[in-house]
Amino acid sequence: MSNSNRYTVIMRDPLPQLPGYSLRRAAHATAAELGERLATLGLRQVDASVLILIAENADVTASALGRQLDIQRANMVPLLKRLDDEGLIERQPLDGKSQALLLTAAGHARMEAALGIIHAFEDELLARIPARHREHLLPALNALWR
Amino acid sequence: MSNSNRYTVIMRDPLPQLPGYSLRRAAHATAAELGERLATLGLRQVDASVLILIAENADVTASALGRQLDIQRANMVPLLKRLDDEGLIERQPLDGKSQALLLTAAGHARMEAALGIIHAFEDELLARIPARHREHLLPALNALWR
DNA sequence: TCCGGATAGCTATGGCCCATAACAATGCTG
DNA sequence: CAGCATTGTTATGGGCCATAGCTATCCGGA
Repeated sequence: MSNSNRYTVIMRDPLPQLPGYSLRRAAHATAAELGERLATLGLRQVDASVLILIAENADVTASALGRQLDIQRANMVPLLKRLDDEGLIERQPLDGKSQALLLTAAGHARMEAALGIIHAFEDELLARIPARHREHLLPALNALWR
Repeated sequence: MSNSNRYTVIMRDPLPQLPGYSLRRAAHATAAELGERLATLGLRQVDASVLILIAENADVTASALGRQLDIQRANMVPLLKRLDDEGLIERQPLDGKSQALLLTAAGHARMEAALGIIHAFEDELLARIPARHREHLLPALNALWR
């Protein structure tokens, strides 16, 4: 990345031997890449996640979405406001305090475009991994947080 | 986490099938855990990384450290200042513009304490992973960013 | 039926991590 | 020696997350 030739020094670095550290670095590197691509749609990664989940679960609540994605209710507010301002989602009152979320036509189109980018990206990620390790990544990762 | 019983609704969620998304979630979850433990030492994760690398490479430069850890020079400044203010590192001029970094005695002790926490944490992480997937995690992750 | 606890949506605020731009001073190389 | 690269630094902003607190509403049990 930010390496010149003259100043690249071999350094003793035990960090990449630590799964936790490699996890951090891998997540950061891949997030940056995917983020760039989604930015061409005017979306952040979390926006895409929300659009996908609304598409799969019409009329979900902001709170339910937050629970599923582990996003605090407080942080859902500006997120949904952004999607609303762009005309990607609509909110309809369910009762006096809850509101149902659903995609607009534009939101559905944007979601499908994001899904295309994401799936292509996931394929590239897997392609980077040596075949014998490839199928183990997802179950190993999911064991760490689900 | 933030789930009640009454309000936990089964939602269609294709996201955990995506390695990139699971990577993100796993990294965030584990980082939060490790962060809590390192906070008992008054350290952030990045602080621990820096201390470990200085210990392994006495007299490294701030710039070289930044290259190794993929941290911008600009962002090394407050980081090193914090470690310096706590008496964990020293800086000695190498020439008119570079400075050598090295651990103080307190820094070495703090680094070893951090290393203990980190290794224990890594062991716990691996223990969560089903045995048949375990050994594949590190090589798969490293293939994604190195 | 009514009341207290739980929930929904929201505002405000701060921390951490990262990125970019710019600058002066210094080192290195042709 | 002149020009380019590097170092350390300041300033600034964005993205993401956490917490605290508020009001209004819903719900379940006495």
